[in-house]
Amino acid sequence: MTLSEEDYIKTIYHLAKGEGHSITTNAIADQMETKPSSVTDMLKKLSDKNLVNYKKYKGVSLTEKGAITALSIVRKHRLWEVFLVDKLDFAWDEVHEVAEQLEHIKSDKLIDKLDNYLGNPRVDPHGDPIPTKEGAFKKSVKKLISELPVGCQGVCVGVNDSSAAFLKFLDKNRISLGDTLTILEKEDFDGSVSIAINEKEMRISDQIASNLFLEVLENK
Amino acid sequence: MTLSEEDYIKTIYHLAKGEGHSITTNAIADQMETKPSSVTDMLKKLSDKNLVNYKKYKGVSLTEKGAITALSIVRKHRLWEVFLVDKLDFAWDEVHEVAEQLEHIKSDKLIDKLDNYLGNPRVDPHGDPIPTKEGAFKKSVKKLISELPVGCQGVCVGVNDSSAAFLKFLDKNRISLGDTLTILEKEDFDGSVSIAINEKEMRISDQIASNLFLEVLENK
DNA sequence: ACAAATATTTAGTTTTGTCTAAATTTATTT
DNA sequence: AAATAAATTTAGACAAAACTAAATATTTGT
Ligand SMILES: [Mn+2]
Ligand SMILES: [Mn+2]
Ligand SMILES: [Mn+2]
Ligand SMILES: [Mn+2]
Repeated sequence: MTLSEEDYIKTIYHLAKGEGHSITTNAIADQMETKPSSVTDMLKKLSDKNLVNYKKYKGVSLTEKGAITALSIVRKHRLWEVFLVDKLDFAWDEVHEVAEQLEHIKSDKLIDKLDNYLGNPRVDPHGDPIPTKEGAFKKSVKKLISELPVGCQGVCVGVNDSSAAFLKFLDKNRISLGDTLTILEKEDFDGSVSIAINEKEMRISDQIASNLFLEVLENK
Repeated sequence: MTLSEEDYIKTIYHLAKGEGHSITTNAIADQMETKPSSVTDMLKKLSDKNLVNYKKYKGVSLTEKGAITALSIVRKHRLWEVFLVDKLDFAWDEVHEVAEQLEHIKSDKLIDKLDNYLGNPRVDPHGDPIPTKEGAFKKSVKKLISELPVGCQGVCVGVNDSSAAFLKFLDKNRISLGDTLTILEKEDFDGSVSIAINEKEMRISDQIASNLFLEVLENK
């Protein structure tokens, strides 16, 4: 597998949110900041290698083999992120670019030993679960703030958009993973949400609410 | 710089043993297990980028810029080797292939933090010196056993040939970096050398003697 | 149902890095 | 000083991964 093939497989996996449903050519192109025609070329190649199910004009999904591959790359990406934050003292909003490179290093032995060295972590610095070597996954019950009703209380466990801009915003507003958050009110007009966090009340935009994951404790 | 360009620069650096003298096209091709014509193509490109001095048919050497680049790659390679051995518990003869990949990860911040995390080591697991960020180099006074006279005593600090085969041979014969070794006798006929190491005497072939570096303590 | 808009694929190029085969230059013999 | 051998370069081809522009398929709006 080339680096580029791996990035495509991972992107398809993420766009399908781990489920097997069909993804469009343009969605992949948008996500990877490339052209749809380039995506088509690659989908043919991945299909020849039995990594994806691809039917012209009908979208694409991962095969069993493709899903296993995706999980192994995700595993490596997230383990390296833990290494960068826990051992090298990177901030959680600085690790993505480097992990994007490190995830492509080829050595089973390396990743086994790294996993062990880090104490077999179950989640990465963004609260996302780390698949086991066998591809097993702690199915997390997390949901976006925008998807939850008023009254819900939960723990911030992850982000949807992990762009540096968004992560910086969270830092600036003293929102960290592990913080407990309560949804106080929702505004239909603009989708903004009023929340309680760290003993304070604040209002966040729909853009924020639809990019911050909560592990729900109570949901009535 | 592409991964391939980096590997060429590093190979030229190693073939010149850190000195600036001229290297032949075939020597590079042999070392990299590629064809001379491919080397010629790459030398033209590196010359266009001012990384090497190249004159048709006359060999190639690194420019100042090329040497700085080479040292930065060597630095990364050796720091990663220390990480693999010290932190992840790799054996010293298992690290090369992985370090060959890791040396190409692009992030100044990463390598600074890694250096710091490892305690700013001065040598890698093979006893080779690690250049500083500024490209400075503790010029080591090490020499091959084959180059030293009878009576010399020194510490094993490195290998010339770091092939897995050679490293395995050393392990099997209980020769490790850090061991003190004395040269007892040299046989003109076949270049074999009689040595004392770890309270034992043994005879090593010229092939071994010309691939094991000693940091000389006494040289009379 | 049909026209217009949108999504996707195809065709033809480009860049990078490799290769083989042929041509050329340099080195070594006789 | 030729003749031969070895080293090196050139020419032409190919695969991977990207692009632009054009063609085709699908979806949407009326
Ligand atoms: Mn990547
Ligand atoms: Mn992450
Ligand atoms: Mn390398
Ligand atoms: Mn080394």
